[in-house]
Amino acid sequence: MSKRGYHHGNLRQALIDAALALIESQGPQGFTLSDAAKSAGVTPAAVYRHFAGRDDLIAEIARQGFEIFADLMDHAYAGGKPSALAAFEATGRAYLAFARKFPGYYMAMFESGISLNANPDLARAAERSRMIFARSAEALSQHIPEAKRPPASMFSAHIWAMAHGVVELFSRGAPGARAPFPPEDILETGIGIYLRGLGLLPPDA
Amino acid sequence: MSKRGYHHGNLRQALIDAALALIESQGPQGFTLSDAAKSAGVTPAAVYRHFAGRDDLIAEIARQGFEIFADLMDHAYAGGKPSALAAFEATGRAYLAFARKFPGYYMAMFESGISLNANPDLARAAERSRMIFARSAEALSQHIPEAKRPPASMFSAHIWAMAHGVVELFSRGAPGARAPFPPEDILETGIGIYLRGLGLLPPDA
DNA sequence: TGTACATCAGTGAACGCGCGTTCACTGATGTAC
DNA sequence: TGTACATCAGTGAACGCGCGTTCACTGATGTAC
Repeated sequence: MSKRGYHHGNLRQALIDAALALIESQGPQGFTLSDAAKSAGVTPAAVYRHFAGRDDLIAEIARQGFEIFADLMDHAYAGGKPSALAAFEATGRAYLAFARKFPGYYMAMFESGISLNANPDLARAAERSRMIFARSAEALSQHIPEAKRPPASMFSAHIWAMAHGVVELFSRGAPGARAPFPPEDILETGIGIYLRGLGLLPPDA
Repeated sequence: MSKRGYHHGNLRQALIDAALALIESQGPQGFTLSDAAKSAGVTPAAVYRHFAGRDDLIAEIARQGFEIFADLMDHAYAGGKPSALAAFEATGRAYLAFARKFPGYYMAMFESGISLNANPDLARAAERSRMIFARSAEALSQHIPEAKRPPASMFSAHIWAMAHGVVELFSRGAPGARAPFPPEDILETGIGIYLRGLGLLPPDA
């Protein structure tokens, strides 16, 4: 991030990092191109050497976010070891860990109002995250007696929804501000109860 | 809404309605005071006869939203009849129905970035919604064997999170855009599985 | 019933601001000879 | 090793725009006598 005089060296990533910090502290709407440029030690016009404009910068941030997100969940999933159940729960925890550790990315991805089809790279990265999450749900759903097995996509939709809801409502300044419990606990117990409802956890856990 | 010449008649509510329509179509960020004024057939300055400013207008919209939201859930709850379970499920459905029917209100309440403590009236209305939701969860949780009963606030946090997550992810243009199922179904089955996990529904339903 | 007057909702012009974006430019870098 | 030159990342000034907000005002309304 050290300036090397006239030429910056790695302005592209420096702008992304600056924007990320701004989004974290001001929300995705409070973020401005000019601020990001200034905080990277550069003129607003310089941004246009690296991005088509404001939206393109946000899209690139979201794309990076989805890549990290996918990597994190993939790593947590660990190929389904030691069991589909453990791997699934780890994936869920990874979801929340990501939202916590990288709030700027999370906001760019889910709260910036950007279209996930803004550009093909972003769409691809988002799709990859979705696939990794779905795969984890699918592997687990194999353990449900076929008769009472919901479609895997329904299954993953439930968990994604609960995870996202927990982040939005209890990991932020929003309604549940004075959250009754740590978000991690809310999500963990919520998923636990849900899995019990599917017969994937013993009823008396 | 008909103009009566110089004096509008009920500009205050007309502004709210106009803002609501704008928020619905452009999102809570795309909404501007000037547009709302124009679409109510009035000069931007006129807004200041009725609201302290832009944020105050949004706060009032959110407040009205929470009142309607609370009323709707309260009505669906119907005093816990015919059973705590049925009443609870009705409350959950009312949540989604509200988000669907009044997207402008929902956005003002949960996506505008406004603080729920912006003013006391808003805080009170939001708190009322929370209470009604919590009460419904609490009544139901009485039916859970005490040993495996989670705190009622945890319980309602789970359901609120899932409902909110479903709205944000599957009722909008966001990630799950091409939602695999109608949001209503996702929420309904999700809550069903969750309640089964609590032993509130028979395991083979 | 008619007139005088206080009230106050809305006007219209103006403001300062900061935004995203453009443009012709300049100075640093690295490569060819 | 030194010089000439092409490349291109960043500058700085300017733009048009629309925003939220303010201000002195005006014209409609309703009430007192």
